[in-house]
Amino acid sequence: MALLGDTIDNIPGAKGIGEKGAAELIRKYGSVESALDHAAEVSNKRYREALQQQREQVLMSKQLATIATDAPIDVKPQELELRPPNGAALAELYRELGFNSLLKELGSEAVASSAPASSESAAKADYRQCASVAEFRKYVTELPRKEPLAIWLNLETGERESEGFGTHISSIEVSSKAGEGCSICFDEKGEALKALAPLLTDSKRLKIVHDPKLFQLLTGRAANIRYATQLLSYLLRPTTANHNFTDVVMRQFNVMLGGGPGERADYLQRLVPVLHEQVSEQKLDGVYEMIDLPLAPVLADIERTGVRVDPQELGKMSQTMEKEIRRLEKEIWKLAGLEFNVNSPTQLAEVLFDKLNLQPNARRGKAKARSTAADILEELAAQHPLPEKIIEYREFAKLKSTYVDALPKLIHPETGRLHTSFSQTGTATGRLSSSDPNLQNIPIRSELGREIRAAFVAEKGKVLLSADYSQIELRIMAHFSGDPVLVQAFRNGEDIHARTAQEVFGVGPLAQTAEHRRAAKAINFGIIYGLSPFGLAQQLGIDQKEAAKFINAYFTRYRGVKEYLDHLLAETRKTEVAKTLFGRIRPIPEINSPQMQLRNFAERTALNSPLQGTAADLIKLAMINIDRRLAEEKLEAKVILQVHDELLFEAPTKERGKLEKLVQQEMEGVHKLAVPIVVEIGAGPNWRDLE
DNA sequence: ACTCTCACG
DNA sequence: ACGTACGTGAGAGTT
Repeated sequence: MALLGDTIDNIPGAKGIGEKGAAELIRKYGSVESALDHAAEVSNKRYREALQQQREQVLMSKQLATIATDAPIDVKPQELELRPPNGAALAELYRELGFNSLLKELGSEAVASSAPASSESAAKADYRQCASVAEFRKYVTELPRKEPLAIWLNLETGERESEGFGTHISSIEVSSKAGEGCSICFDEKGEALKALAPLLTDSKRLKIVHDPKLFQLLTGRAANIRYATQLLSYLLRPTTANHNFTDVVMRQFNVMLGGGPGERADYLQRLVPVLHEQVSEQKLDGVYEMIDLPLAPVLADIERTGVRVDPQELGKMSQTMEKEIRRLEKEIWKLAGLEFNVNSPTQLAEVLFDKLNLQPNARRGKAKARSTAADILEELAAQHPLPEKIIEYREFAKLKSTYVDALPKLIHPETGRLHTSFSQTGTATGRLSSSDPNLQNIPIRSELGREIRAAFVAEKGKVLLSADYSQIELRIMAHFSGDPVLVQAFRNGEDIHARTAQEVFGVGPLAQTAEHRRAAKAINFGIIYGLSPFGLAQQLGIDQKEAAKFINAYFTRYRGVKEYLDHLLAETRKTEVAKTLFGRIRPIPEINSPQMQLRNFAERTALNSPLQGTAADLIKLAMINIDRRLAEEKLEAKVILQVHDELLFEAPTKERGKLEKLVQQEMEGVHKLAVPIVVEIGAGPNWRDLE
């Protein structure tokens, strides 16, 4: 509720009433708890909100009371001496609490000595180490054909920090039955992998792996990988950061893997029924089978292909930027009256706030009192010429260090191209992420930044083609809410921000100013992010009260959206889970937290996740379909990047027309919504000059 | 290892 | 009175 613009603070004159009213109710019902029980019957939202706040305060004061009590202490100082921990007991506690990282830190000795079921089941396991490739080949060919085959690839532990493209296999483990496992050390010629090859390409034999994308990168396209424990784990717990095999095993079985021959392959077998059961229970089968699993080999191909960047172009930029940075640095030193490290926020804060005594406008929280972030510097710019120079310096410094200088170093020596790594299990919403290097945050918003895009080029005889979804998240909002105004606007192909301006400010397209449209655009962004008066006010540089008025006006015109959001919040409070159109979930237990801050955060998350997550599902589906179509039509064109709502292709110039049609068809037709899905396409020699 | 800042959708 | 727009990854400085 607080999100929708009717918090106590934003209702004129309600602030005092709310608190008093709450106190009154508490007196009437005897305690905060019972007053809250009756709160459901209280029609006035202000009272409900105020009661909730009272409850938080009571909880807090209870905690404080415990700390501040002048209680007798019945321990002797000697007992408080630091002693080495009881490893086994600690391991048990960590396990119980799910502190997996701490458990690992503890080391395997203590863990093993306390291991409950694990020692038992480990004793049952039948592991063997093959001494020769011949023995391995024999073992593998004698495995039962009908059983899914679990395969684990151990990697060479080289200096390369990222696995994937260009890494090598050191040993292979296989298992066709839980409790069994066989391992073979990899020879340099790759004989062991060759022994496995017939099974890999045999589509009748199901495979179990942990990381399917990595598996494809290392082995080529294996057929019929049916179970990928990493993906199953992610679908169940997308908010967990780690889906390493060891961590997944630990979470499921409370077992710390020792790494015996064949143990990992064995545990792949053990994990599958357990994880799959949970996935079915949560109705995640569809997303798994239709989206995440088939996407993995597509991503492997994209990573393997890579993208061409022109290192000489970047080299030239680096030189000119270096000069510019030195020039700005001198200028900054002169304005400051001393030489200091402009990159250091600490030193910069001293210069701005102590030496020059500049005053930020608004009062901010204590933690950020001395922030030197760009929006603060913009405020300070009215008082002194220095802040503006800092902003300029920062832009050059950022672009140079993060892109211009960093990217050429990551060009692969053999392919001459840049190979990013996509994480399919890294985000809470279902989006992908990109790293080493991150190619999903290549600059575009500033003129200088766009120059960097010009260095992303097509090979000779080829073009780059970019296709991006237009307003995809707002369209999904229109679909979910069915709001007649929003739906109609999209069906008519209107300028959506202009339409919002018309609805909220009552000004027709002709009477609109740039300011109207800008504000309307910010409101639409806010809708996607989980609207709050604070956020909108901050974005537009206006009063919170003013922002609250805009929000009220928006919800008056877009009743359907308001009703949908209210309904969604109520539903999420019950289930504590956010869901996408295709059933991907994100647990949000904090939505029922007694802490307002956590709760508000959770509410915004609950509103945003279905939109962001559904958009992610849609583009993933489109990628899978496009990959298939490109193969079917025997086109040479390849996907080389995904940037959340954009796909970048590289294709022979003569394929351009065909590709454009194919891509538009697949992306727009990926799934039928209540409103049209629109894709905008451009092509050209580099990533900057398209269309 | 953490914080701050800033690049993207 | 407080502190927040949603989701990411990386470089530089600080601890």
